[in-house]
Amino acid sequence: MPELPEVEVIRRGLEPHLAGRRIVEVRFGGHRLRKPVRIKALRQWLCNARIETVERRAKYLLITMDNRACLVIHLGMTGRLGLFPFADHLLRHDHLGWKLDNGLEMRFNETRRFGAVEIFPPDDPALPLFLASLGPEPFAPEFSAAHLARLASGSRRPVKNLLLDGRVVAGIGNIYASEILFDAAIRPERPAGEITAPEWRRVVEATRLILQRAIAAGGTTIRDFVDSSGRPGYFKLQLAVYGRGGQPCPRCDRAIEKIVQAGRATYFCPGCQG
DNA sequence: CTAACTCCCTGATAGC
DNA sequence: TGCTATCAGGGAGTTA
Repeated sequence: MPELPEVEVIRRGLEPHLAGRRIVEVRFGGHRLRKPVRIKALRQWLCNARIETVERRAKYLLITMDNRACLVIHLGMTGRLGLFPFADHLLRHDHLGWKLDNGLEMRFNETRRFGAVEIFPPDDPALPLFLASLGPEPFAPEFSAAHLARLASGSRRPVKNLLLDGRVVAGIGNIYASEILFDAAIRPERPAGEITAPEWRRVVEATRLILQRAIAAGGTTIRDFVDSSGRPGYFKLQLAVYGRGGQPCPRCDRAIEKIVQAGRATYFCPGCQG
């Protein structure tokens, strides 16, 4: 579900409520997520520590404590994070809760359990190692046409699959990959190695434009996504091609096509994306 | 090495 | 209505 814009919307919603607060208790429902939850370590490093920053890297939320421990949360496909009065009853698929010193509790709800919750102890060298393994942020200067051209050089891989590779660029998922290539007017099956420099420049511009607009609209809700206050995002109204197979292209009226690439749906306009 | 395939899990929806 | 098959926005591990 959540790609970069959705995680950023969640981050912005949580930050003012979390920064400066102390975690007083960590509740755990017992189900494993993508990996087993290390509840003992979570309690050890989070209980009685104060939250200093709430950041995002790729599709991960990074919550850093005053003891320099770092809580890392990934929302998977159906993950939700929100704040609730501690006394409110728990919902189905609420897996973890972090009770704060103001009576509210941040809760992680994840239907499909593809998400992850990890704790990095203070100064754990595994954290910078993990962060370094991720591709550049789309809004960082390192994400450039030259960067893309270098990683794509000699590759026969379809350009859409390249954009989905988190080592190439962070945070682009299946919805925005289709939207970005539509905006850049590039056919998704094109071999990445054959994309020209001007086309890569369009990809960089389109990536930033689409993600920026999506954040401003509160993210894209197809089915599950809600922000930290439980509200859906409205970027679905601005999607040009994703989920619109057979419907007319908003730019040229030709029927939008749906294909499958590496096991995932891709949408594009055969007219605009020559 | 690259890149596609498979699987983790639940729930919504389509089709019979 | 009720069953089964298919699909879903992520990512890691496996396979070719």
